[in-house]
Amino acid sequence: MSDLTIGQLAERVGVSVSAMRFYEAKGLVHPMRNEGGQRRYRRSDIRRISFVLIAQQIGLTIEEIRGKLDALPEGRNPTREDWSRMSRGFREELDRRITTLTRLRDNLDGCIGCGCLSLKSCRIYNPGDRAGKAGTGARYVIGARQEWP
Amino acid sequence: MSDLTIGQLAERVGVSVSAMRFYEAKGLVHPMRNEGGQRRYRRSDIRRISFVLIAQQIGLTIEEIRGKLDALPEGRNPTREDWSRMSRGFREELDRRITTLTRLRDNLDGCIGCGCLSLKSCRIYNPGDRAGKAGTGARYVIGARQEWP
DNA sequence: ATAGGACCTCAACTTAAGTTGAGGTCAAGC
DNA sequence: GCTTGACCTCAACTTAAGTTGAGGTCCTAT
Repeated sequence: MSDLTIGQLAERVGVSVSAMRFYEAKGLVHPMRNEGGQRRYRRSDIRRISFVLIAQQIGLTIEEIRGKLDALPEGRNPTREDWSRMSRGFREELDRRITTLTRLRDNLDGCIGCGCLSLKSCRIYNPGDRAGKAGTGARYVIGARQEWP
Repeated sequence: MSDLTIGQLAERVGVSVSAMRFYEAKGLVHPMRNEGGQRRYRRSDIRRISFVLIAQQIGLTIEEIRGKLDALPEGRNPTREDWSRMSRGFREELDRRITTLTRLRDNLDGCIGCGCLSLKSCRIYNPGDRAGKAGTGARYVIGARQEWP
């Protein structure tokens, strides 16, 4: 009634067994081993993996998620408050992403009428993550001063 | 005043030259060649690449974008109406993605108070693309009937 | 005590969307 | 006419997030 095998945990959270091993290799979870060398997970790891999956949906990389999980207390099982604190950050991130998409949609809306994808009124500045990812200064999706062919 | 070199186009739309060659390899654009074998792009390709970049932000893969572009007329330059028709589909896709994220945020909101990430009130059914991607039946991020450790 | 399903490791493969580099050609200004 | 920067091809590399397979061990029900 206490520890879980890798198959039981995988089934429980809805991921593959190989993904569970992968998450361990990435430092997201640290199961014990039994005498035979097989992994044994605590029940609190269900919550831990759930956190990983939610964070992934929100768009965090595994590296970033590991960073957040590393802030959990070492000695004791994480408490309700520990998880709550970490989840709060998600709201902000989600809001950011929703805002970005909404802005993109509205900009696009203003453009659909003319079909130009390029007029002044359709310009989208530094949209989404593209400029950030590239890290090479401001980018723009749609050029200014562009005429029809 | 008519055709563009690869460098001019790349600069104009804000991507790298190597990305432009990559887009050609993927069938997203079909430049002519001059006598010396160098690529020469039409001005309408600025719009074409802009479309690609917007579609990418919305979350389409290059393969999907190629499918959309292949629906453009072969013989003539695409018209305002051609682009407009294709852009309209984006609105729907964006709405879908915004709705998904909003639902995720609201579900998470209901959960932050308790910090559980697992109670009945926090369950998120078949969230985002994960179940669809895996294609292995309904998935759930957070298990039901789960107690504190 | 044994069959077979669940588990183990480790290496290699996958996909998407490009980037990087080597080795060579083209074009434009002086 | 030469130099230099932009361009060419082709192959190999990159990163993220896993999956797949080979070859072997463990555990549990009969």
